[in-house]
Amino acid sequence: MKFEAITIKDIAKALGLSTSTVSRALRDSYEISPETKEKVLLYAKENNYRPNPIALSLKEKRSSSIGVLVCEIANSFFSQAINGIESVAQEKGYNVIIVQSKEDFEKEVSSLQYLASRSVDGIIFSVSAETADFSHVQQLHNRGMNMVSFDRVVDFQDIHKVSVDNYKAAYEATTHFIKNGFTNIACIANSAYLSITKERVEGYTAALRDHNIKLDPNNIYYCLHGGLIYEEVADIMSQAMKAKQKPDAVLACSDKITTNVMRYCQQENISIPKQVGLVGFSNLDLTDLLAPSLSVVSQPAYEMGRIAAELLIKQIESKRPVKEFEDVVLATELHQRASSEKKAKL
Amino acid sequence: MKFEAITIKDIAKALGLSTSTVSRALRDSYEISPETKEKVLLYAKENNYRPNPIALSLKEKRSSSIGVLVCEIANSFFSQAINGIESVAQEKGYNVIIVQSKEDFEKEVSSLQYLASRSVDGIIFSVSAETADFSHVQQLHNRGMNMVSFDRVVDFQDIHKVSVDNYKAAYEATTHFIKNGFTNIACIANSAYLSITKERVEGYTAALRDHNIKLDPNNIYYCLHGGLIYEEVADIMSQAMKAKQKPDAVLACSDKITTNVMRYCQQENISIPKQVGLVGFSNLDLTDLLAPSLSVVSQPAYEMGRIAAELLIKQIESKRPVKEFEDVVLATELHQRASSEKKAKL
DNA sequence: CTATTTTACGCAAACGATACCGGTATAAGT
DNA sequence: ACTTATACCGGTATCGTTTGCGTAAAATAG
Repeated sequence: MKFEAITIKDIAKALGLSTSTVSRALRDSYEISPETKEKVLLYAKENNYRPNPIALSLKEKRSSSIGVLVCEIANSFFSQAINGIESVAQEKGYNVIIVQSKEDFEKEVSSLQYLASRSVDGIIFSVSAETADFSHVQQLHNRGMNMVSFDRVVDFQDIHKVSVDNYKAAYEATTHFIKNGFTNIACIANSAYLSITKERVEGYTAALRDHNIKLDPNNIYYCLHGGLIYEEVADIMSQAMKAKQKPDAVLACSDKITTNVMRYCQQENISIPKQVGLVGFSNLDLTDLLAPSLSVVSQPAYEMGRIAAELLIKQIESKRPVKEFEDVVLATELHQRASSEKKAKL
Repeated sequence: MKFEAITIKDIAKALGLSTSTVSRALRDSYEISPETKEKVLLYAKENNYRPNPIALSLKEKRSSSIGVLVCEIANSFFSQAINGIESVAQEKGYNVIIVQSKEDFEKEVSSLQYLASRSVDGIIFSVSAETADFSHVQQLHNRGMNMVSFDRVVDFQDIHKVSVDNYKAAYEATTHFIKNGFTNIACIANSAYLSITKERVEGYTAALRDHNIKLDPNNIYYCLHGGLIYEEVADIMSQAMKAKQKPDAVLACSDKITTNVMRYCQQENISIPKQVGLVGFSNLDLTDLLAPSLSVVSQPAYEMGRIAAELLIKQIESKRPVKEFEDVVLATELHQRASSEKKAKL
């Protein structure tokens, strides 16, 4: 079954005019007499005429839609970011097509291909945890696709980027641990390929160094699948808790890792923060209601989405090729709660 | 800036063929010689040719895309449902355009208009909390748009519906309360307009009746905005807690209401389940980690999304108008946890 | 009253892909 | 030698909309 809408031809036929006259009347052209305009406008309104966006897209070579690639929609950070993107898109008359990579490189490549072949006018993307090589992105970008790299940014320069200060975020979280008496802090990071991972691990490392705590390389763990799978995190935790120098705190570097660490501790009866302190990156809005209430680093996801969408649309609507690329870096917020409370001094 | 893709004309020009020959070669028509085919296919591959879906859409009068209208993406139930929809859409070669109503009737109407004008082949929708009148949906449906009503279903018959057994869900949750010794159970429901609200309130009422507990109509509260705003829930809770017959339990009938009730209780130092027991509808995957661990009614959101998408695509691809409409009703799950634990017998 | 301008509209091409309707060339059959 | 078949390919309309160009009729100028 098909949904048949009224076209300009139908109006033309009904009123005994040509399609060009109708088109011009609808666009309020000066070459059309007021009476004709009125007739056309009335008929169009009565019959609920809407210009066919597909025909327009074909002609204008633009679709008024933007693609968004994220690893997963069902993730508080990304769903909030999408909210931000959507709000700007709506304002500017674009629609949003969302695709998910599920942290899978192959799916990311095909999803981007898909978006490009769907003639989106631009793409906002956050790469998957498996993505080590950005050539597929670079190629698309070189071929003229408008793109904004977002959250997990790419390593090349000539592209708009929107992210947070991950270094500082991890530095502050780690420092917070140290100030609260934790000394053997493990860092469970996302995939080692990701920009955010590198920056967060660097921030963590720097904080230890600046407080004269020797870094134990074995205390840094990576999740190739971004913690999407529970077992990935559980394995790391059980390995960590078996180590000679058991960590007394964990810095969890992604939403999923954070909740999976909590789940693991609950299942293994590991008390937070008594046995291990926990600070996690998370954008959930009920981390304060968890047991224990969770110390988190939260990101301005909605704002990031808005900025990314604004940059992209500006680029799309720019007359000449954009040569100056922005690298927007926003601040995170550290919420100190029970899960990282001060250790009793020994 | 525009992203210019290679077209069939470019190939034709480059190889000295006509567009029709190229088109047929690409579609592996028998009328084209193997050598020509090979030449065309090679050139197409080398130059990364993709058929322009917009041109195809214009010709075929279909866009291979489906629209999804939900009240909010950043909601565990809906994001899981979207996951389900997306997985089916991907399999069948459709893309998904998501729009949000934010529980606002006006935004719902304009969003549906928008989807229709974007020439989607079909729409899966869940109405907003403010929607009392379905005529906008009915109109679109009558005009031939393929539609599946989902979760919060409409009240007319000739349309596919996918929902859960809300009556039973509320009945079981209420019975669970009663068996655990709660006697004065408040029900904080979504907007009174919604199908899910009516069904859940009926289930709640029936459970009370069947256990010989007199229903106090003042114990039923409605959230016109679906609990999206914290104050809406907080006001209801403070009103309830001031009542002569303070409730000893709360059945929270939506994701947002549930978390907002918890937040209220935390802020007002109301102990759960000592002072009030709580069972909430929720699809969050960490309700077991909350303080206290939360008893929830969870819905098979992913499965609902898959079924809705399958029904819709089947309808889209059906040769003749569909006359038989399905009304799929799935079961919910009640997870009994600490927030509704047995009251000490008096 | 003729010449020129203005008004108000129609025609047709274009966007990319498809498919019907042809056409030509070679080969086979009578 | 003529028809017929077959293989292979091109021309063109079509989808809905916009837009440059052309032009009749009406209005204005001279």
